[in-house]
Amino acid sequence: MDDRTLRRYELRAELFKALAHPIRILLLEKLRERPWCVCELAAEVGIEKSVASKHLSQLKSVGLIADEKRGTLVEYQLVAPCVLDMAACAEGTILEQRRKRLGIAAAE
Amino acid sequence: MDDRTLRRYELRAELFKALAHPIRILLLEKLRERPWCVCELAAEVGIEKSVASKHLSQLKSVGLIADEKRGTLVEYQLVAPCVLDMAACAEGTILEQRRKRLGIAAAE
DNA sequence: CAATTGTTGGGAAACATTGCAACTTTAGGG
DNA sequence: CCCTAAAGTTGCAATGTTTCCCAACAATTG
Repeated sequence: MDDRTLRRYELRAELFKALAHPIRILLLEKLRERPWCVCELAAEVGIEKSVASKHLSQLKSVGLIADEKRGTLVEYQLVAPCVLDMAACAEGTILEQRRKRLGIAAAE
Repeated sequence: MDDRTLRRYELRAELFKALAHPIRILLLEKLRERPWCVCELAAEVGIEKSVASKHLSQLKSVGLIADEKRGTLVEYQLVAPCVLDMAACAEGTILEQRRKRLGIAAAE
């Protein structure tokens, strides 16, 4: 196993880690509609703004969203909408597998 | 936020969590080639077989792989190859964003 | 200056990862 | 049949990481 390959898998894992929390997926879905500032998102999702800020910072650190300061606000916007298709695909995959397993279990 | 939507996001997050470790991505890549048993994979990746077993169990629990007993061996096989395209897409996304940010940084 | 918006840090609780040891199951030799 | 070896899984303890809340801080507006 060469180091370059390992590094690539670490990179992929980092992005999946950023997506591995329901709140972060919800935040991304909101950002698909339009840009939002932190306090709007925190209120919408029902969490502390410090928590929202940290989740958004994680998403930003892997390059999925970008921020822009406007006075005292920080507006976040979606940069890589393709990941949301990935998220929908993830749901499809997991549901399909679940159905298959149930089907097999029923058939046995 | 209705509960059903939240549940869907939790489901997606679960699948991403299963993908959020470089060793698990590597295991999936190996399983794309052909079915492998646990001890082969452990040797190939260079980890304890108990660790390999646990990682594989996680991947199985979200329905990405399936197992089949053959004597004393347990052979794992890939069930949802589409997630590997997702993994490659993840890498593409993150690299593209990184390039963009570097480009902007250089231009400023 | 006061109010609003975000970010950052500490501490606690929950969760994830690893290595080791114990255990189960199967195959095969005597 | 009994014993041993090999393959996997599971439990435990140690360590590291995530997540949350709260409080403190920085920055901007009016």
